Amino acid sequence: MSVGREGRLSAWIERFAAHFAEEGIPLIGGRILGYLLVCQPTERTAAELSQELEASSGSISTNLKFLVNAGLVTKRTRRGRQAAQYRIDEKRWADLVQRKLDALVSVRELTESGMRLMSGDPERALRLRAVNELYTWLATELPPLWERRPSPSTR
Amino acid sequence: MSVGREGRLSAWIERFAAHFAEEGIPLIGGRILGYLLVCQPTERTAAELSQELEASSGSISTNLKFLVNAGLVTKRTRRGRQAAQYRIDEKRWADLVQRKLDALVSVRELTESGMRLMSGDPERALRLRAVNELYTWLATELPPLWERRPSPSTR
DNA sequence: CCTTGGCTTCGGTCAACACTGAAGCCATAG
DNA sequence: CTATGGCTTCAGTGTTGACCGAAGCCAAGG
Repeated sequence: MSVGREGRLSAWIERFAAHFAEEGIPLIGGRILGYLLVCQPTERTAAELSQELEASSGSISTNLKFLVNAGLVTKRTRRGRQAAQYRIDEKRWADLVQRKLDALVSVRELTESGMRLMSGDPERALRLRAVNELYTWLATELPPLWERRPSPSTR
Repeated sequence: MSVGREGRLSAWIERFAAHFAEEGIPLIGGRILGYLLVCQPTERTAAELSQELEASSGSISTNLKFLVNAGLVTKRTRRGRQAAQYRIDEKRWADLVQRKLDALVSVRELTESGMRLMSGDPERALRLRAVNELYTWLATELPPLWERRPSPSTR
């Protein structure tokens, strides 16, 4: 008994969501992201997501709000009391990655301020200095690298 | 009434711990790291940490075990039933950062396997493809950059 | 004005986890 | 062999946060 394409896709969505759950994105939020990346057609209403992902309407609503707010999902409203359509905004995925890199680099501010507190006692500052140098290197290398990132290929 | 150097340092330790708490390191674990980065002398026993950081012996024990296991802290035992000494191993800090970068890059495996599931339907794969390209770029750029990282300056 | 569909809000439940403090466990010294 | 100091383990507590589902709210249509 083999699992069909859709079955394999939902297993993939589950792995996808699991990964981001480890990074703090709620499981249902991750499922929405994974699903919206591969569904056909590309747009879904909240009710459809609720049914497809077997999640309560409340959870879908909360997580969609979060994802729309993060810019990863776009809400399209239509006239005539029709349900809003949600779709992924894959171009904004870079923002997500950038936030990760920023968080990493931002530790430097901590180590720098720590170094300032220790000025006048270089011996004692040795350990912090080693850590500070690592983050200083990251802070000088990562942002320029990120700027050189190629724009996504069209088609 | 000004706050002394030690007072400012413990405020710094608290900010330090708060940052890493957001990344999933327990608050007390973060305090231990911050404290061991700046304390003088550089080595402390579990009992001393417990007193300095006002944390229970159990919490200190659990977190030290975690940090030693992660390689960030080194345990030094001495003969004669003396308390073990703990000190930071600042050189291992790079491991921590590397794990972060690896986690980021590893998303590529997810997007790649998703792309494979969508082969034969390029139209439908468009959204995932854009995301995949981003992670592919990261996977080709970050590891080499990391290798070029300078070794910490000695003194 | 009332109904209807559809999202959002909110109280409640459940699980996970950090933290505590006391009990347990060793290895050495007496 | 017993006492002692010192870490580790463990059961219990409190908190946090995801999730559910029912109630609420809103806009358009009847």
